[in-house]
Amino acid sequence: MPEVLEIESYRRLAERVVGATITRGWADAYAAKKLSSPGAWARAVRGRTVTSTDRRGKLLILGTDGVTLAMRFGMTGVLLLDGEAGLEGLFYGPHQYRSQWVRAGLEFDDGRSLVVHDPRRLARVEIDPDLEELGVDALAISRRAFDDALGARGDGPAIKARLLDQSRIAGVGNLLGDEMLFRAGIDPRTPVGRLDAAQRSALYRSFTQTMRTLGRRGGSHTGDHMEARFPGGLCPLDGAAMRIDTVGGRTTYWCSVHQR
DNA sequence: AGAAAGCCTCGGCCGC
DNA sequence: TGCGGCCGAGGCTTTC
Repeated sequence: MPEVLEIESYRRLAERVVGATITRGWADAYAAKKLSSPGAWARAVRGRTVTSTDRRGKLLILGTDGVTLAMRFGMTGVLLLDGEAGLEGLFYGPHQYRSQWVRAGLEFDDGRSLVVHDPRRLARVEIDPDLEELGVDALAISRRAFDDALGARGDGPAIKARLLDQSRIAGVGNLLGDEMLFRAGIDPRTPVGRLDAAQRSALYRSFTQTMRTLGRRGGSHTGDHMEARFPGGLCPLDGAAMRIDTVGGRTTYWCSVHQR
């Protein structure tokens, strides 16, 4: 659920623990699934001092005086610092806090704690993450990098699928993807290679505009197309019926008239 | 009951 | 025919 805009707000929250030293860390078996063993997180973090924060797409990165720590939040993960959410409230999944949904965390020498709250158990912690697998960050993508990321040999996959491909551009999730295509007036099923020059330009513009505007509004869920995101919804721009189908493996909403 | 704002794996297909 | 890469489908997991 959380997409690049949300993870960026988590990063800003995490920025507050820079300088603090970790006294204890823990992660349950699911959160530690990408690690060599469930106990690896606790062993790796103890005694480390957080020196910086960073982010690549939806991956939150904590630099330390030793290993690099990272967190990903799946569909319902929220970062909490002493119970304070990285966003205004627990917007994702069930909008409430339950201690049994805290899956991993770090405790610091000053008494504070940074935890991952995740009902659906799809969040993960990582140690020395491999950034090679991730494409250019969605919040800092140039027109040139955008064109490179889209690529265009032959038809290629549906543009929506390509936008969601984290190895090309890191950070775009289902809602941001639908919103930028909505704004650009492009059918999400269009093969990348079939986009003409004007469409690629329009998409790059709507990409950056979507990041800026939704970032200012408060997150991925504040897009213009959101109000029509239900069966029977009508396009807020022209009143036409919205279509719903699976594109790029995800439930996709688009306007039957202005997205072509 | 079915879908969900993420990601990983698997298997089929295509082209060299 | 063999192989690698690309791409879509399905699974994970729990909740509402």
